[in-house]
Amino acid sequence: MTAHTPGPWADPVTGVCPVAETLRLLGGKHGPTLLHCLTGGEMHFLELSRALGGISRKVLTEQLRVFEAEGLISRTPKQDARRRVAYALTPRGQALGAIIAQLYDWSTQPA
Amino acid sequence: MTAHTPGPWADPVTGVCPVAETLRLLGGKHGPTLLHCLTGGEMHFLELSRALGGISRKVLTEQLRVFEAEGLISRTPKQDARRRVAYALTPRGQALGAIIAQLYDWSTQPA
DNA sequence: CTGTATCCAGACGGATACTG
DNA sequence: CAGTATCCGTCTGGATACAG
Repeated sequence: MTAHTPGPWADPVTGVCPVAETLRLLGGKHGPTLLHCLTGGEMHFLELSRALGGISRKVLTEQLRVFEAEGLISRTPKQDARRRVAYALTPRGQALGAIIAQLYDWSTQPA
Repeated sequence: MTAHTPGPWADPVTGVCPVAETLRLLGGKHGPTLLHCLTGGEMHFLELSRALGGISRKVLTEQLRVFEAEGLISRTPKQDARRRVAYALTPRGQALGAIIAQLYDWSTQPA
């Protein structure tokens, strides 16, 4: 065939590439790092804030809300004196995190 | 340990998360789709332009240049009458594309 | 066909101050 | 500790016209 056969990168209904959509789920500048952070286990708001370096609390909050709405993370307020809130990956979030982790290996391979 | 043990998401030297860096390599709005498109084989500029739907030639050109500089794709001008230019994934680009393809499977799994 | 050159609107994210 | 509310600069990407 002279004409190129397109791969499955466009949804027949929405016309949107699922891969691009998934990448969008990962969020903006800090989304991927945030998700990858939580791969190591649950973390509190301030821990995440510090781990992500120069992220503003506003953006962090927004991203957490989005991930929560997407079912990637869970939010559980601890009832201790410090009123901390723990964030952790859901099974679905972990599955995505596993794929993301492969990007780590890829990035360390020789060109 | 009460304190959370950070995962390998921050480079000890640059302080940058390699995963986030890799995700950045994928480019902006159309980068991932573009890469995924080329998974099916080499394509010409106009083919890509159409496959990506509403992408401007300016942005497409920019993204192609970036990918080329990153060693993810190759640019080979054909010397035919139509002066077309073929773009294809390099081995490194294909390796990345393989990982990206997993995102497709993930996105189709039940929540 | 394959770009390049401007211009511009909107999204994104940082800084800061304030609240429960 | 964990947010929320504003303000505002920057960066991205779209539209359009022009060029090799």
